[in-house]
Amino acid sequence: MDSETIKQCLEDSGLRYTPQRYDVMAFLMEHSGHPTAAEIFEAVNRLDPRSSRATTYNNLRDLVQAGLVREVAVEGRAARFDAKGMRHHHFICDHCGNVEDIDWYDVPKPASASLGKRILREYELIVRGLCTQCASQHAPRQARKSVAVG
Amino acid sequence: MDSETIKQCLEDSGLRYTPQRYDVMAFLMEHSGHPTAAEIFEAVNRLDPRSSRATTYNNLRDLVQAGLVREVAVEGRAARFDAKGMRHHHFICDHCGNVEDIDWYDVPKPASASLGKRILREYELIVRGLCTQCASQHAPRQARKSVAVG
DNA sequence: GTATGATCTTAGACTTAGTCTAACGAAGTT
DNA sequence: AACTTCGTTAGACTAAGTCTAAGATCATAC
Repeated sequence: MDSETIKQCLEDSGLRYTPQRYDVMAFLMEHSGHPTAAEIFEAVNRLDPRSSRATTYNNLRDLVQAGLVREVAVEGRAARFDAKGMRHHHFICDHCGNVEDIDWYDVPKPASASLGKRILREYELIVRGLCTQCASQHAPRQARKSVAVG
Repeated sequence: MDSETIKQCLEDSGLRYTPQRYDVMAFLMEHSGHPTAAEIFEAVNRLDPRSSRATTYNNLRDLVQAGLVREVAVEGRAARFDAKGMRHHHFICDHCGNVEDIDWYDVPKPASASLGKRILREYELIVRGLCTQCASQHAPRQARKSVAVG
């Protein structure tokens, strides 16, 4: 993904192109690991220390509002972000809180009767359990209390 | 739902019965509106001012761990809780952040190929859009910038 | 029935995540 | 060049939640 394309994306969404905004967007496109705002802020400033914390948060909000970025809330942890590339569902690890993509597949839409007068915008599946890493550490057989949630 | 049943639930899950814990659980069973921790704390103490903030949070965590209560994270807002009664999906309002139940219906499980070595515990649908209240205020035609997100 | 240890509760300090403010800077417009 | 709008900045602030150390309560053993 080249910088022209990103610039185009931003401008098509009515957002002025700025180096800080570009950096956030570029980082998200290159890192599909659902980083937190703090991680994005750090990473972006490590390469090019020109962005303040507030700007990172502002830009993330702008990008989410413009529909270029998705925010994923995780119970008891900081929100995570990803560039909206291919549509996908999300897997959240009970143990480490990491968010991973699950290949998209169609799920039936809620019946309009159960929606009532609500206006539907989108829906996605949230899958929970243990990620590959945590699953291998947590061999379920030997899970002892004192070890289980270290 | 009588107090004996709640007591039973707690003890079956290895949690000692205490008035504070009971209050939290009872409140959640009577209020299906997905309150936040702060709301639960306030409500419980309004009736019977015997519980501290820390205790409310501790008890919520215990109840979630015991599987009696579900925690729902919402982007940019406080977490919300509900007693795990009938299984259901969740609707989250983009505008006011309220969480509502959507009648349960089966959705196909992710293919084991796309799960890889992850261990699946549960999955649910998150539906987003505008709740009935906000939909009626937000008549899409007249949505002006200064009014839209008041 | 009282000593003991485990569990639970408390108030308030603390941490973390995120927002707000007021001043400054850069880009587009006339 | 002057104006206006939008974006950025540092740091103060807020909200949500956790931690700590001390005390209360319960279960069990004696």
